[in-house]
Amino acid sequence: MPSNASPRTKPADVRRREILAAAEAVVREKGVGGFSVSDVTQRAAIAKGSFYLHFESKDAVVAALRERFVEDILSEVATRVDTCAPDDWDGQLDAWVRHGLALCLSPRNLALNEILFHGGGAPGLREDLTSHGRGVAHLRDLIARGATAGAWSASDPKLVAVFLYSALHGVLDHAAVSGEDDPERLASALIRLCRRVLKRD
Amino acid sequence: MPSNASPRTKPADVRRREILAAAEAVVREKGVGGFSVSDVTQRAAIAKGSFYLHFESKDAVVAALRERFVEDILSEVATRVDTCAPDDWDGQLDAWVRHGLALCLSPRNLALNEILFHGGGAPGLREDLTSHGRGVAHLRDLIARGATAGAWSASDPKLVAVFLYSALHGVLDHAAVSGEDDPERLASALIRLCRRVLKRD
Amino acid sequence: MPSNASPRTKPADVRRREILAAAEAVVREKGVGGFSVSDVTQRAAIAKGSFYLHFESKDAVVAALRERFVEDILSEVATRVDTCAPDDWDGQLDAWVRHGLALCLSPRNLALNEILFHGGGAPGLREDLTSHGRGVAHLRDLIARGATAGAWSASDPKLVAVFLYSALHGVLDHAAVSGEDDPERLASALIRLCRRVLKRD
Amino acid sequence: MPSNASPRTKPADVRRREILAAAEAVVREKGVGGFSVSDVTQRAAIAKGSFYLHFESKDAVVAALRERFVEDILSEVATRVDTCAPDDWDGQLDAWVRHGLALCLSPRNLALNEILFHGGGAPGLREDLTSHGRGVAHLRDLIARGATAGAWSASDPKLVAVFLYSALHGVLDHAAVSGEDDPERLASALIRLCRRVLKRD
DNA sequence: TATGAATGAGCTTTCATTCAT
DNA sequence: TATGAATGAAAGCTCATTCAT
Repeated sequence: MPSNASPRTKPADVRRREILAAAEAVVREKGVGGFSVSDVTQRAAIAKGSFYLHFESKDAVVAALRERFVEDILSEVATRVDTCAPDDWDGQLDAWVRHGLALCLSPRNLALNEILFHGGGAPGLREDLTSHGRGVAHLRDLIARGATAGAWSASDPKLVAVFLYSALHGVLDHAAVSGEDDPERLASALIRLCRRVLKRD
Repeated sequence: MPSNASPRTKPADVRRREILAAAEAVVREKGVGGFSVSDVTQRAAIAKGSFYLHFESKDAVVAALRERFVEDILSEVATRVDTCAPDDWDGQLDAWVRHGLALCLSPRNLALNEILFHGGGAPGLREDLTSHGRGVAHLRDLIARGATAGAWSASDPKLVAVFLYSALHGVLDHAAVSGEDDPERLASALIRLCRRVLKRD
Repeated sequence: MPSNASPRTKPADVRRREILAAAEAVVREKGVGGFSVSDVTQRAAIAKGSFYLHFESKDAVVAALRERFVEDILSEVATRVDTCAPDDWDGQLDAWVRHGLALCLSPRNLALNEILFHGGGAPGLREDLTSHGRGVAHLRDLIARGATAGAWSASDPKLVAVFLYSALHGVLDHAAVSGEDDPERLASALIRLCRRVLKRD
Repeated sequence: MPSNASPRTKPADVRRREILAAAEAVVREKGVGGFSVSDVTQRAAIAKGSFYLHFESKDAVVAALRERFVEDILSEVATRVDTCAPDDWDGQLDAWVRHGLALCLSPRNLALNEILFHGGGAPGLREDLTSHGRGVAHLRDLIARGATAGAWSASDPKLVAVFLYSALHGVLDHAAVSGEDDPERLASALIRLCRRVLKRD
């Protein structure tokens, strides 16, 4: 008998991904602090207990969500940055900002910012920082290389990276809430501001 | 029986303030997401029901806390800024950053950053933005005036304000977590970065 | 308006007693290991949350039940024993056994033996022992006094007390299960056995 | 691919014994009320479903454990008793008590007493009694024979057996909890008490 | 203005059992 | 004989909110 209907049992990683997808959907609707495991299992069309076959706890699925979110965006950004010439520093910065912004403002990701920046969950601080940390570290490396190459002025690359990363995300949040209409214009303006911060004296 | 001790009934605004103080203490201990109305009423030495005489809900007291926090810091910052000469734009910016930073990093306020920046509470997003908004607006006005006076370059003062405000807070958060040891040095570095952003071309 | 219906709010100790009574009933039906807090609250006609206003946990109500059970029986037994002449040692032992047995075999208490002797709850061992301990200690004192007075032979009163107390309870359990028909006959037989154990050589 | 390692399928009785052994280990660690089927299957290195191929339910494996425990002890005790001369009644009683006690206090069995005497599991009462019953019956037979032979006084051998069996187990429990240091001394004292109960008038 | 007992929906998590393979 | 993903009822407990006094 060929598999009619959907098989009730699926490979672990498939189920895991489905749960993650369901969790993402639910978080988008109710926020990190406001969703329940029941919401997720209902959406994923599985039994409550099955959730715990794939995630250790409610917190664990949030952590996984965060990780995946950052990972996805960063790897895409990195790809874009790498298409620039290695010594085209402003081009790389431009790519970082423009594509990072575009990705975060995409319909799929827009609402998920809450996950990353408004942690909520009591014990989530460290992880939040970790996720943040990935993005900051990536930007810091770019800045440090550019500064070493003499293209930019940045006596403390880590500080500048935190500064810019936070600035970008703040603007992003603001744009998300106030319904930014022209991402292109916004990106250009931000790139200009970033360049100012890094401009050699 | 003569009424010994303090009278059980107090003016509404006194009680309100007491509850707010209790809430602040509790939030500092347990975080926005981790405190309960019971915690607050116990600390304020009132009955559970009395809480709802002064605040509509748990969320309402958090909102009030946020508002008061921003208000306190901003009014202090405004006072400091106003001691500068009206046309000493860099001095005013310097005062804004330096004293804002100092206030936020003070032992009393450090932990309360969580309230402002890690909303947690499910429906808190709007209020969070509102509180944010006050700080951003204040900074925006300063930038707009300086730009109009020709001291700074800022074609979109609102955007620049969001940008800088977010950057500062991001650095602040990072400093809070990583245990910044030298607030003075940090402030100086930040002021330098802010000036770069605003420097006339 | 005169209190029609029953007042929803009652003095704490009244409610506590009602919950205890409900718990007793439920335990009698389902056993210590098989009852749930929901069972109790349903029976007591209160909300689930109200239970936790009066007892810290499920275990706590079981402990209270145990304590009350032993207390009730022991105080009654002590009263009966005290009606004997202080030097009528066999009379006191007779009273201890006869009335203890009668009380435990009474319809009200019969099923509750399970609470005392088949602890079940994981962390209950110590408390179980404690409750046990009360009965054993009471018997031990009687034996020690009788031995000191030269009426009985008991070189290790504690050991003899544990021995007899366990024996009596074992017989009791057996009687409860096999549906003993003649408590009087049983008591007489047991008293004879106890006297043998204590008889001066 | 040649079948390396042990074959996955084993004779039913071998598997059953392995599961029983695993269950014993787990119960010793977590208690009757605190272990789960998962614990057992993990320990036995089988799948969860396989458990139900060999035991009807969780309760069934506990019952089997009880039965085996009593069986083991009793058969050992019976062996020891049978080494005495058939008319050496006090010797047989001595052997019964001494070896029963020694076996129960042995490191291997000490913790398993919980299974027999602190049922825990909701519907365990009947089975508990059954296991008890085996020991009591064994003792009853010995007593009845001794009484018939005129060596002891026991007008109701069943009652006396329950009495002594319970007494011994009560002392045993007490010893287990209070950390008895000298089993020999304890056994001697208990034998003395048992003899008193049975002594011809 | 103040009380605090009472509520009850809701939470996360566990686990004995089943069944398609 | 063996598997283990899936189930789903049920558990203990929390807590924002209400209301009769």
